[in-house]
Amino acid sequence: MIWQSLIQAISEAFNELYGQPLSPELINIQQTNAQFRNDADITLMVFPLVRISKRSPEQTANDIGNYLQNKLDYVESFSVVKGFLNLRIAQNFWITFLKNNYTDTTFGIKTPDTTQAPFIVEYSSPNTNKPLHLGHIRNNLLGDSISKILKANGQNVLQVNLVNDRGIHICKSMLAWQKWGKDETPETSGLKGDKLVGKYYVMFDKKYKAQLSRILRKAIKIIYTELNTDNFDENSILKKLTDGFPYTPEDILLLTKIIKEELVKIGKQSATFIPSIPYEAERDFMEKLKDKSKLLNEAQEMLKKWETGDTEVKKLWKTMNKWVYAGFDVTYKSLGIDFDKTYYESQTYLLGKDVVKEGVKEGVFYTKQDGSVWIDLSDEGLDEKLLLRANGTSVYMTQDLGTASARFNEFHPSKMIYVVGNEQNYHFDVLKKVLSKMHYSWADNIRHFSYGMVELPEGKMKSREGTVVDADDLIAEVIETARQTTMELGKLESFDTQEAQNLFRILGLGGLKYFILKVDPMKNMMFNPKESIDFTGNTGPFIQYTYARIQSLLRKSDNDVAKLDLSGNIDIHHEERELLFLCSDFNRIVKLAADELSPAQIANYVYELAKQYNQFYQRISVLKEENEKLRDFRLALSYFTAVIIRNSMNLLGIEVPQRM
RNA sequence: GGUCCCGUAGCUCAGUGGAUAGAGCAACAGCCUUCUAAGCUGUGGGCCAUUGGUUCGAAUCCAAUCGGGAUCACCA
Repeated sequence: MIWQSLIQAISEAFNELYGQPLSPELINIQQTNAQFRNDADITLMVFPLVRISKRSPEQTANDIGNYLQNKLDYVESFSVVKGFLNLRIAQNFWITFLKNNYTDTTFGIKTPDTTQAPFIVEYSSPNTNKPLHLGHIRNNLLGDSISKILKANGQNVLQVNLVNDRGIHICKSMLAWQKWGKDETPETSGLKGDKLVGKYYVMFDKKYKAQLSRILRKAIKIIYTELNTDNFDENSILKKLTDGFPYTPEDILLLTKIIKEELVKIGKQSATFIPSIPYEAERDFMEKLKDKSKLLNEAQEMLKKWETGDTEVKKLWKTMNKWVYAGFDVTYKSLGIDFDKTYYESQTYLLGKDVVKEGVKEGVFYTKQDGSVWIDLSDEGLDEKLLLRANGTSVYMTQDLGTASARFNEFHPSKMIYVVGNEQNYHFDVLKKVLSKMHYSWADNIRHFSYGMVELPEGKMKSREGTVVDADDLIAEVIETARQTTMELGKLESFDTQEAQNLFRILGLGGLKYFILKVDPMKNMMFNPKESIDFTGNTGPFIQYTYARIQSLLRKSDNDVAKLDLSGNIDIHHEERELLFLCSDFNRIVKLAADELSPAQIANYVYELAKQYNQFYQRISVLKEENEKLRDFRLALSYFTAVIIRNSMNLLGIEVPQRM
């Protein structure tokens, strides 16, 4: 609020002093650097203005400084250092600011205007074949937090989830369960539903890989045996491998070459030995066998049956998905995440076909001879992209075109924000280009909120290598860490069991959420499960601690916070002035976080605020102050700081404890 | 190879045209008979990947180079 008023005054100053209007973009004001902060609060950069004032930087700064000091009662004094005009704001301004705002418990938070067109924020978007993991946690926290930030800016927000409940992956789980599940259920196994289904997905993958590996090793063995015969020639290998093996002659010759190279490396071996080949080559040759896998064929058969509505398959599908949803609900609940609406791909996956048909009719798309539909985006710097398979079934893009169109028709949103990892940047580029080529006016309203990957010390998370950090495990772990740390500090005397349990949950989750949200969403981040959840320094619990500390202070004072006396003249300390400056900046930060879709802005701000409060708390006593006006002022300042800490943390989806 | 993102202290990260580049962790040294020490204070630690350009001014903008990652499927 002080910013706007200053910008306007500076603009007026220019008009009056130099007879020149000044466009607001040229006015660059910011908080004064720490080294000059004892004498000033706000600094105006005059360098960009000298071209218009036609005076030296020093002269211009002095002119404007004088003008502002005379004109604005809250500009107490000014000083000029080189081309910087440093303004000192009257302490009465700060006291009045506190007086006017400290009882506003929703300070900085607007109420959503539900009459206006909504922002749709889609996030989470899990597959139903696997439990949620650390990557989903970042997604969920970002989606939840930006929804809250947008709401705090008055936006009408609709939070939606799009569950991928159909496709080959869930059929793999279903097939494995049918074959080897022995009617196991969450109840009989004691496993959480999503974990149970995930178990069978992994089992499928193992058996499938083993099957392919067996075929490949058989081929390798035959080649190896041939290589060991005295009069080996390539034709005899080809003859032996043409029947019953899916490899082309080129493949076989390549494989023979690779084996020869390996044999040169390791030397001659016994006759029963079967050589192994490099990992990449093994993967490639197994990939070529894909069509020969009975298991995969069966899974594909199952998918076809699903699509034709086979009752038995549908029944199993419903049962297993139900288990998964029950599992997801537990995870969402413990994370504190929810949605206004959940879409299921099984209900939306056909929607895109009409959009594609329309595009074909309008000549934006074209049909190839085999019947598949494509769009050519080479003039946009992208490739040709498939929109509908030759057999008429949808691909991912088809579905996204359909759901986007359906959502637009249902809600007429002013924006559709997709919280999806940056690995899908290309997909969303294509989606937007396709829609704009079809002249949908709302194509520009689509925003891919692209965020970076979560990396582990060992590298990327890979389910194949078992390096995935499970969401439930992680949540349990951070709560347990919170319990241990709290016990070690011996702070639980006055807590009953349930209160203590709730505190551990608040602290553990606060630590986890803050750790993830404080990082710029766009960047990849490093997550070390053992070291990441700290309780000191720039962490969630540190900020929570500051809040609890203030609550303790307020409990001990006998004053009614609504009736503090903030009239009259008092002298305030440097620490108090700094704190008030930060408080007054909260509105700007909330808006900035929404403009940039960045919870990290809130996180970094609230950390600064908590740190500043602790400096104040450490140096200046509140309850022991004998001057009642000073005491009231400090109580009000403490109370107000706590409100802003709570409001900030809530924007991150983090709770704050009354005691800790 | 094309496109996109990233490179800042030993580690994890802020800062994205403005003054002498900041935090936390880790290390070391202090501060609890005093409102919660999960805190506060101090010390050390940097060719902001490299080179060139734009600018009164560049970690920040542009170009190239070097490193790291993602993506370019009739997968989702």
